[in-house]
Amino acid sequence: MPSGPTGRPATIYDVAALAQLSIATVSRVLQGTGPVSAKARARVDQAAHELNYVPLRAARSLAVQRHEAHGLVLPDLAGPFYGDLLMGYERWAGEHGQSVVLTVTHGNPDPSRTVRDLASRVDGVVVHGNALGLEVIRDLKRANVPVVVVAHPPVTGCDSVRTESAASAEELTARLLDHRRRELLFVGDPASSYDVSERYAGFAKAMSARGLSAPEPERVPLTEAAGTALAETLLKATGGGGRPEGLVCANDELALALLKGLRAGGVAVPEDVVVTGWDDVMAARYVSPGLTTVRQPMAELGRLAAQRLHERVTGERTRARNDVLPTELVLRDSCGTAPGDGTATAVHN
Amino acid sequence: MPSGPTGRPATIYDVAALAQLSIATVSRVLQGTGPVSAKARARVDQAAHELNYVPLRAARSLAVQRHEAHGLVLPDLAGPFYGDLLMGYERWAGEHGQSVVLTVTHGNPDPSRTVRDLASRVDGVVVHGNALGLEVIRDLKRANVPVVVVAHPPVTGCDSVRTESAASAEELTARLLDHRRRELLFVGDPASSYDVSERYAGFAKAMSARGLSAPEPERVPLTEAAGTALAETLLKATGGGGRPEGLVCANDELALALLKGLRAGGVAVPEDVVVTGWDDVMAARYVSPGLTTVRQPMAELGRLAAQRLHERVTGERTRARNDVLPTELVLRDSCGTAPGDGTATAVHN
DNA sequence: TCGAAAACTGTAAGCGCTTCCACTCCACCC
DNA sequence: GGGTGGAGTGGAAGCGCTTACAGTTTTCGA
Repeated sequence: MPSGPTGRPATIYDVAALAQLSIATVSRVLQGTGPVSAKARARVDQAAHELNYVPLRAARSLAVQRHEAHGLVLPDLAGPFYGDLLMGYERWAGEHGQSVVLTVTHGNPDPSRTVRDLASRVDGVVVHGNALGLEVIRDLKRANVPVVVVAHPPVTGCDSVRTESAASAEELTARLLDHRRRELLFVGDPASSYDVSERYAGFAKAMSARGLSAPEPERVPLTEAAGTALAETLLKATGGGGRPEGLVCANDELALALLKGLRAGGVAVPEDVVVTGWDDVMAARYVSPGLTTVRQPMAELGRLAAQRLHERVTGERTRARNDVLPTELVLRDSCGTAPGDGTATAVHN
Repeated sequence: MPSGPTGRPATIYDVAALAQLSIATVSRVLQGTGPVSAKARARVDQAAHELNYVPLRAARSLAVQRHEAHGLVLPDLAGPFYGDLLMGYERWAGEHGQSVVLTVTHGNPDPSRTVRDLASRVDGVVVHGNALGLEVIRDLKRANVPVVVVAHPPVTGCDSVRTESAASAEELTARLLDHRRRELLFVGDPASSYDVSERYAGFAKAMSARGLSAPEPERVPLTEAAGTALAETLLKATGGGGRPEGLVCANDELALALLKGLRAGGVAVPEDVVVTGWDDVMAARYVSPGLTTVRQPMAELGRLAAQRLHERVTGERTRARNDVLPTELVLRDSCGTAPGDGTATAVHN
């Protein structure tokens, strides 16, 4: 909302008056549409610059029936996770002239109002699976809002973008089993999100492929506090029978807290028990032993979501797409199977 | 942009037609302004619900000359730092009915176009000091856009919000000096941001308060890579003369990389050299020894910025305010001065 | 019972922009 | 020399909403 030095912002009428041309011509010059003489162009540019003029988006949006903006709905912003996603998203959007309007649900039980409001100021919405219930997403679709879901199982009529989970979890688990760890425990509640349920599925699959029955997961929230608490519990268990030989954690927060708690209690990692995480947060490479984990291409995920939404909005594609991005297994010492003493990685599609 | 099941979104005219009332009455009901009969209210609510109607923001913005949205300009989103800021911001904004439009500059050399565009769709802008040059900020002011700067020295006509830096840095440095560490090195380029320059200023002040001359800072970027490289260099220096006894780092990334690099090279921390960071990232409490650092209330910073901007936008305050939020010294073992073996903290205003 | 005030509702004028359409010039070609 | 067509321009109609203002009813006290 720029303006001359005094008072209210300059409008297209001010520019037209100063340039002694009609607003139609001013608009044509500024948008680069339609034929204009060089002289007119020069006069308009001069006047616009002089008045510090920038077209008001709301008026333009109203006229062209387009917002040139994307809505992004995230559950949270804690951890490097969502920040990277957002960054990749914003970057792509910015490069393609789309603004990004952000909404964080924070576990808000009824975000539908907020989301409706959001939808009325953007051309389409990207929703993270953990942010919104399916019914709200359906609501959006019903209202003809283009929707892309992230980290969520495919929804009819929506594009979806997510990272591979099950196969990486299976590979990771198989690796532990191959190194003679049998008693494995999956830590984290599969019901808490689609991603986690997939990770557990991969875990279970690896177990049953060995003829082992997959134990029930330890259904705890994906937080450091939960990890610390669980470490306490495990330490109290009698060393011989009760304690598992390996902990496959649903994220790094859990894994790190467990790692720390167990070691503080005199349990050796990876000798007595192996631990793995998910996400490859910064701390994973600073603890000792280094935490074996799975890296997800979050920025790329964001970038792709932005692109898919834009394709939808512009109508350049109508068939739904469901993309799955490869993850990368990051082997460090906490799993007791890292080759050599360095950090090794393996991409998994 | 909701709609009936078919075609384009419903407008206020559709609602009016269905409710058999004028659009004026519909507007009054939906905005809760002006007197309306209970019967009219019911009919409108019914019709609006039936048509899945939500007012188009662009049209409303145009009519009321207000966007009910804030612009937020950040330099980056890496690290927990900006994510927390954004989270605090979004939360406050959401609770007060303001949407948040985000722009990340990514070191873009000329973000002025993007920022002008942003300004034309919001009521005011919050700018992080590292994101934009002073001239762009002045441009915004000249265009009558309310501006709040974060982590930036006060600008005439703008509100500013930042965290205390100099005094905490001074206290931290003094603490090291009190524990007989004399040869201290400040790591990080004070020219890279206002915050860092303040931290160096505090460092230098503590030195000169002891009659010591403050050494030149080690002007490196605030990255892990720079920390790793510096560790190499320090390891090559002859143990006796060249190596400092303490490293006061401008952020945790630097400190962690140094800590790791030095220990890998056989230097004992904190015995041979003490190390401190800034930001209290998650990894700081997972390395051993734990990293002494300074915690900044990022979410609170965001919250306050949102509030200050809103006060400006609504005109409920016209005098500029410059807020400084207290930081918290987090003592862990890397500085060799932590009381006991736990983690201690001290708030600093 | 009448009149004035209060309660409600509708009409219409914008908000600032884009864009269709009509109109005026000219250059150009038969 | 009189069309013909394209380039350049302006008038004016919206886009969907809010809100003065005016009009219509209802309420209620005297």
